[in-house]
Amino acid sequence: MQTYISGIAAQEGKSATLKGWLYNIRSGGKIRFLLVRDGTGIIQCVASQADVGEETFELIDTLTQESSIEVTGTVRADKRAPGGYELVMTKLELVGRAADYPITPKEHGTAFLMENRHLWVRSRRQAAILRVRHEIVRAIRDFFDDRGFVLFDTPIFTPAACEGTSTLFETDYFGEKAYLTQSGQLYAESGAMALGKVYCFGPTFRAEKSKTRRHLIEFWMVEPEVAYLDLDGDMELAEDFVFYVVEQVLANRREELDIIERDTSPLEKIKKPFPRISYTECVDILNKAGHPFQWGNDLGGDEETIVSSQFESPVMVHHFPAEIKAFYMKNDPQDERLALGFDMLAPEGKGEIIGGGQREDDYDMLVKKIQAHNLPLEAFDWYLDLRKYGTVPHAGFGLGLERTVGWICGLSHVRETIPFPRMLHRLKP
RNA sequence: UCCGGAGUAGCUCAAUCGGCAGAGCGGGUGGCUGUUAACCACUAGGUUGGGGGUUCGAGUCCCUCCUCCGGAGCCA
Repeated sequence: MQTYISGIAAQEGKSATLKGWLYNIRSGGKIRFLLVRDGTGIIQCVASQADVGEETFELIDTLTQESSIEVTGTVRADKRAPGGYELVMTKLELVGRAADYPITPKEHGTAFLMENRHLWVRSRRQAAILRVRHEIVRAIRDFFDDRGFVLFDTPIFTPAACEGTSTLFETDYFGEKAYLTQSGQLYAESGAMALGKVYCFGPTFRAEKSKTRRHLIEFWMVEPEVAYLDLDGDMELAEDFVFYVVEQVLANRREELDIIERDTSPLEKIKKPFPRISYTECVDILNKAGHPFQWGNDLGGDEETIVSSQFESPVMVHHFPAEIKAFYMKNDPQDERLALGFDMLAPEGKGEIIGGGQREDDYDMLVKKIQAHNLPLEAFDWYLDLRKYGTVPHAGFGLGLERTVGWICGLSHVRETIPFPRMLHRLKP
């Protein structure tokens, strides 16, 4: 029977068999200390020649880093062991010998580690980050599922741009041009008209030659869309949602945050309601902070950092100038220059994690906007149908998973937040 | 695409003014019964990113190309 290291404390004083890999080894004259990992944790296994016999003892000395092994022994609490428990070995079985594992227990550069990403994920820190990612994904699903949202999967292959601005990956679809999706939102809107409250959660693709710590070519986005919801309701949903995700990670992944050495106090300070400031107020804040900024420009990375650093909770900036926002966003009936959209900026200068808002629900207005953005009307005939057959006010938003993981884990770069990041000039492994 | 930085042993990095290419880790061999990225001794390991040029002599200076890193724009 196999025991997992995560549950080793319950086996104290008893016999256990661990199946894993050799993380590191240290030796004394007739004693060996094997650090064994099994994916759930790391434990020190102690072998003395007297306990395991000469043959096994010699086998231990031939083991290389990351060789796969099965070890049997007695679990014992010992202060000298990292983690507080160790396995006093009686038996060892070599499953697969590893040859010259490239990632040594020493410092490496990120370029080298990215080349070896398929092996880097075995390291303690990377594994912890990926566990937090999983927790965030679970919290996202639970949040929407518990509130009666229906998962509405949207297509990866699309016939045209969702937003004219970004560059798309073009593929050959049996002789026809098709593009990899950059958002499931337009399709999710159709879902909201059918099922009321929906969300889509999948990969999206942006062929922009972005080369910063916040960008990936392929990233995951969750996009809820709700019928009969306005901008205020949308922001409330986003606030409840992000708060829940942070709460769940703090409740369930303390150990991993500890391994990553994340200072959790900024996360613990987050409370509802999140600050809401209009774009126009935002311009004032920037100018008062000594950062000249003109009304009408879009917020860049520096601006986001200045604004978000004024608050402990994520801040929602709303009512942007309509000109700098996408065609599908509804204009403010009080002031046509403004769009009923919002961005949520994460604290600690981590930038935009959510973009969303109320959608244009008037048929004629939408036609005008599509034309104004120089987009082909015929590609959006089905989207316009949603306004033709029982249109309603509706809203939604998109949350970038990797940026959220990066913020919650306190990472400076999104490349460590996904098992195999696709970046400019990196398609392998 | 633009701006800046970097390519030297498997990895992380040194190499003075242009003058014999080195260290730590990792590998190998040996030693040590409580190690904590263990330690000690010995040992193997190089087309200095590619190409061209200057020079008696180039890792070092010049030209060019390639790769990677950081940032900008764009965005979640």
